[in-house]
Amino acid sequence: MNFVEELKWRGMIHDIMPGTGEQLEKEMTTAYVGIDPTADSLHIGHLVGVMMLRHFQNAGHRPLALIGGATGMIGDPSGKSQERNLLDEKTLRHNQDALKEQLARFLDFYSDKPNAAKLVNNYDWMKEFSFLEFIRDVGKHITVNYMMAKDSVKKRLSGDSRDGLSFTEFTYQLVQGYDFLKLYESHNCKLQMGGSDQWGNITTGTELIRRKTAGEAFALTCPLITKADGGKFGKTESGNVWLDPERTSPYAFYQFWLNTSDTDAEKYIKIFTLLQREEVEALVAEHQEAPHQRKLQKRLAEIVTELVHGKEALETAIEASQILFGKGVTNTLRKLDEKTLLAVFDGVPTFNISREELSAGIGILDLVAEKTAALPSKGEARRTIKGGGLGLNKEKVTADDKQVNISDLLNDKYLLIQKGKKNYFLIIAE
RNA sequence: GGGGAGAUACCGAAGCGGUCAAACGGGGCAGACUGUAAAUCUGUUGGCUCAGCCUUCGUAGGUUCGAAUCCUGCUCUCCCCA
Repeated sequence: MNFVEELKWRGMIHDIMPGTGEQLEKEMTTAYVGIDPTADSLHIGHLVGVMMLRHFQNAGHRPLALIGGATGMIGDPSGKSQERNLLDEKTLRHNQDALKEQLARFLDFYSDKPNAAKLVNNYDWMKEFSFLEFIRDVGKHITVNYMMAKDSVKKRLSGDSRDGLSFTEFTYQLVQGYDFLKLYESHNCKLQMGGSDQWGNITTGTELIRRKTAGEAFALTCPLITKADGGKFGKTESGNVWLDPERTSPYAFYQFWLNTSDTDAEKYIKIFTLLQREEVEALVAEHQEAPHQRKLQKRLAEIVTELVHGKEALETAIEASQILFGKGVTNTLRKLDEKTLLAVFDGVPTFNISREELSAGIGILDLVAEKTAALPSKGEARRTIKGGGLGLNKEKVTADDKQVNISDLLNDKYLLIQKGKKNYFLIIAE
């Protein structure tokens, strides 16, 4: 199966420029995807583009990851993005290095194969580019009429939009188009890929290449990832889902995928895993047979978590999930050694309490509302207990005058507070 | 500049002298059910030393035994006229 067919059945093609498939059949081709270096970690929204590159490399072609050090400072008018912050160069380089490390989990950067991936940063060629040079060498090849015809621009010019379009934003497509031209010239890069919102920007690039060099370049976009319920993909109550384990623990990462809805899981497993068509179809069939087992979600979560965080972290995440959501696990919990316990509850909010205070015994209300921020007030705590919503070490708390002391400690050091089904708090006695 | 209406808890919105920590709806949180889902049903939704007490109805004063409710000043919002 060739690259285009591969993406097609995975539902990853929104738009593709005529001739793209032929170009890829003809020779080993180089393609790039742009990534904003606004943070020192990717989040799962980036993953679609990264997966496109992965499939691209699998198909024997050469992927480029373009860090948008320059473009990221401007802000794409098609996005809802407001003013971007200027990154200083030190931060930019730091982010770039961190991103490369994460990308290396998906792409082969370091082998000596001819299609090894490469990372480039448009800041490197934009920083010395003077305004005068830019408008002379780039601007004159593209008409304003052409630029105005883009949806991203049109939308902002139409009467009802709240703020005008700044000149800088207007220029964005030219700057991005120039990236493509630059990579075309320096790396023989003939294809740019991205989300469907990037189509207009990408075609400005192919147009620029055509007019300036008479060369031919191509575009391929994938649909915006959506959720069946209309929510934004990749967000949880606590914000973005990051690849960096410091920002999003492997457990939370695993849980994110596990909690996808049935319809989304079917879509996501095609996009975010490399499973072959037959495997996916078999899984989907199995899932429809017994939806409550959530085989799809589990497989999806396993594969992506392992890919991003490694086998060991995946196993801990699964173990943690079983402990947190399994039944009758008070004993299991008591038997856990400290290391496993801490790994399981990595990322759970923690609070400290002194041993002296605890050895004197402390009321559950004080513990939960005063010593920790698990619940905002004692009244709230009282109500939660009355409603059966509070757990201590996976045991339901039934009396609001319950005393907690040293003997309740797990591993002689920890207390596990549970509010509702999914909210845990770890108290450390020291 | 003139006239009118209004400001209530997370949001919307009742209340118009005591029985008001304030109806009702939404949202939030929790429980049951379930697949760590959806839908549904139930409870709860100011604080505390919790059968009681304390602070809240734009803001500052006043009337009254007693005010979210009446009076006055102030701030803000909306509408109409110029």
